[in-house]
Amino acid sequence: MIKSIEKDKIIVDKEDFNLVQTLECGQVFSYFKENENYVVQSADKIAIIEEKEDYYIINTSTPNYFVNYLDLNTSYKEIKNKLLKYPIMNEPISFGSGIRILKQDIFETIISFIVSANNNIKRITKILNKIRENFGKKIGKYYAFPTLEELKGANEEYFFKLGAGYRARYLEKVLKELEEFNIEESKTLPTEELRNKLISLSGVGPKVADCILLFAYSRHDVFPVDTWMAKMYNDFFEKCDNRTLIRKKLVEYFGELSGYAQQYLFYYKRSKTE
DNA sequence: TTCCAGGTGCATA
DNA sequence: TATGCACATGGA
Repeated sequence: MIKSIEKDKIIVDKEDFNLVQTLECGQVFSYFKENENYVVQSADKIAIIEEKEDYYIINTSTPNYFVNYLDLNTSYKEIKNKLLKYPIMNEPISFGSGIRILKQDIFETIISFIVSANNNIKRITKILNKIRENFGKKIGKYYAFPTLEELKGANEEYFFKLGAGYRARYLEKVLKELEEFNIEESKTLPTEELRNKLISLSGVGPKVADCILLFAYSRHDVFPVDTWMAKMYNDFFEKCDNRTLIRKKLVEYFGELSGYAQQYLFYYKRSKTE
């Protein structure tokens, strides 16, 4: 997997890792293509990733951060092998065989997935980029995602003007709520308790909470059910329009592998219907 | 024009 | 507990 780590770059081969799949499987909005490279941002960290024939060069001043962010020390071969015991996973795993679940910044992920609710990925990215450009500190020619402290000056009117729509009200409220949240301490909570704590935040319901748990807290015993996954459940399992029930059944079915299963399925389902 | 997008919050029964 | 509806916006 990792071929070498230096102070300004990581070389990683393509075994069980495809950058485009990992970025475009819907778990993250903070990346863009620049010339032939991908610029990947997380909080105030930046990596510029070059693709070569058999490997990637991850250029960054914080290599350890991105080893963790890209989950490069986890064996996805093992995860995929376990998932292949489920008949439904066969095609999705071969289709998205290079997906890895990122370990994203918690604050950035909370804000991002509040914006994501009932929204499309293009517009979500646009809104988040404006937040970056207006409140994040400048790093070279790029912008960091603002911290809670830096974003505190933003109110409902500001979020509304940049196109967040009715989510503007949630965003203003959640910034205040997060002052009492204690992100560091939250990392130690068991999944169900943490999930309830997240759901208590403005603009965070069951689905957004599951996304935050999976993409920022690395909790894999959750299964975010959005419109796509609800469709999938109705196509492959049984007819059901109760998302709470769908989630419950899928978590029972996939157990500790739920989060991984969900991501392969989401990428497959969404790509196949485009 | 209508439908839909990685849904949530709130009122009502 | 569960059902139904309003909510901004832009692309198909």
